[in-house]
Amino acid sequence: MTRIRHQSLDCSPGCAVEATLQLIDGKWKGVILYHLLQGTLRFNAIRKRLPNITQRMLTTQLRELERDGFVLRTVYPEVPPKVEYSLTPRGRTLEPVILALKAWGDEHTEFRHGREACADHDEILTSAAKRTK
Amino acid sequence: MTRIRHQSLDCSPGCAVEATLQLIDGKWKGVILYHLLQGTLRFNAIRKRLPNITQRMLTTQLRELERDGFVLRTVYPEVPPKVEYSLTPRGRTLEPVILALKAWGDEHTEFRHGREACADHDEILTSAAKRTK
DNA sequence: CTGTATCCCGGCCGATACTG
DNA sequence: CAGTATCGGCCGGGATACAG
Repeated sequence: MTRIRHQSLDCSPGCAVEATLQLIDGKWKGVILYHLLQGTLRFNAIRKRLPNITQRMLTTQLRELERDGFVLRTVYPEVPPKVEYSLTPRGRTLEPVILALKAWGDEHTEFRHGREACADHDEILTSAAKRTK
Repeated sequence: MTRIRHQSLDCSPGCAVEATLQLIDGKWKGVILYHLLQGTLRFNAIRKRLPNITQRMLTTQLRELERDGFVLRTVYPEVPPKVEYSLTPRGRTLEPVILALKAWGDEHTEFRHGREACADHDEILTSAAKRTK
């Protein structure tokens, strides 16, 4: 681990932009935050929404988000284990950023056919046996 | 080159977020776009504003931004060469996104001392001869 | 269910040198 | 001035297996 990488920011007025980007990089954080924006989710609930993420990656990203103070991790001491993830107040401050990203994506990306393909992604993935792709 | 990488998006409602992030990743694109928001800039002018970027990286990133239709590259056939970069109309549509990033960074990041250190970065860099750094 | 531990590959990205 | 070419390290992140 050690997660070093937030170093070497340039320092122009643009550094704020860069700094923000560093916090939501990692290929998955943005999407995770987006889903968390809509409410508390359990580990596997997030996985369902991120068909292509691996366990390892999800754990890693969530740990970083937690470390950065964006996400609250709540462990219920019971078996089977139950862990819930939710946004902290600080995490919620990212809402405008995430929504801006979402809005732009909705407006300007064209995977028209992807639309309906998305609909049943959880069914597809529920049984990972298929691997039709 | 070949710049493949925009594949394997997940496909949930969050895919729009992910798709957008893919376009401004690369560690530098966000900042480049930010500076370009403020007007047309020449190659070295951008470099001045990105103290830590290398020639190679700047070229690469600009090429990708151009390929994605965000940036217009104008070459003036004269010697010494002069190349200007500016945002396309499509590039300008990213303004809300970039500004959201900037706003959050200004609000929530703490490199207090960086403030004034940033102030005169252009003077420092104007004459690259100094190399005071 | 929710992780952690290993292995390891691909490619991002930096350093450096050369060109029109 | 504005690039291109080449080499290489490092680490992001995927696959897989194991654990509480």
